[in-house]
Amino acid sequence: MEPHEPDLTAVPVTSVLAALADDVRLQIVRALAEGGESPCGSFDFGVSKATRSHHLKVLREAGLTRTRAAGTSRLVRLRRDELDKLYPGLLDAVLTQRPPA
Amino acid sequence: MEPHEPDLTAVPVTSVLAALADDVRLQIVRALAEGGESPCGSFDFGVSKATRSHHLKVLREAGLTRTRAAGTSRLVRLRRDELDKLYPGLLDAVLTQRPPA
DNA sequence: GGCGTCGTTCGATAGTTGTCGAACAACGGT
DNA sequence: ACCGTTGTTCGACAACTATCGAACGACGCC
Repeated sequence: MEPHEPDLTAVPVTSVLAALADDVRLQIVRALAEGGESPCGSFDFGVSKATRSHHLKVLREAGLTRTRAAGTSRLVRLRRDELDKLYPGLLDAVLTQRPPA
Repeated sequence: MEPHEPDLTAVPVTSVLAALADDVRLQIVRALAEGGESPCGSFDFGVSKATRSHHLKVLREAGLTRTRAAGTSRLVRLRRDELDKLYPGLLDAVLTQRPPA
């Protein structure tokens, strides 16, 4: 099965933004930025595993993450270097948790 | 009628990102960044005026633009200062036109 | 006052997306 | 070989969104 991890330059900006424009996915990205490479199962944000898998797929296909198999789990990591290079400031602007109100 | 121009800090990041995650709206934002305050009618990107009005509303309600009446037209402008302050790097990262391929 | 321009709003529609449970697949341990 | 764990995939369904034409409203001008 192809991992579908596209070249970031081939992904339209709108797709990158759309991938980030979801609360669950943004939490995943934040967790990845803080905790580094993590297994899929570590992202427990109140959605079913089917939904979580869906969101991880969106992130992967938008070029935001890479996934590799590791035994029984799959490790996900942020493609931070590439993102910072192609869209300097994007992640920083989005990652900093805003005050709730 | 209230113009619905929210305080940027009250708009969830996901809404800001969602507003930018559309090709037509991104073109509008780019045009605004380049040309400054412009009338609605100047954004002719192959959609009907109804659709254009819809996109401008999305941008306005996401806190990205401000609109003011001026005679028979309405002038739209980017809230760049506020955006750059709250999300430094966001606009810059998104505004720079990528090479098509 | 009447007309044309500019823009918004309404209702409809087609497409996309987030969500779930259930079924399936892969792997490690016992 | 069997299980339990971990993820993915498959419908299905509800909610949202982009799009349009048509109707409407506001303004300036003749």
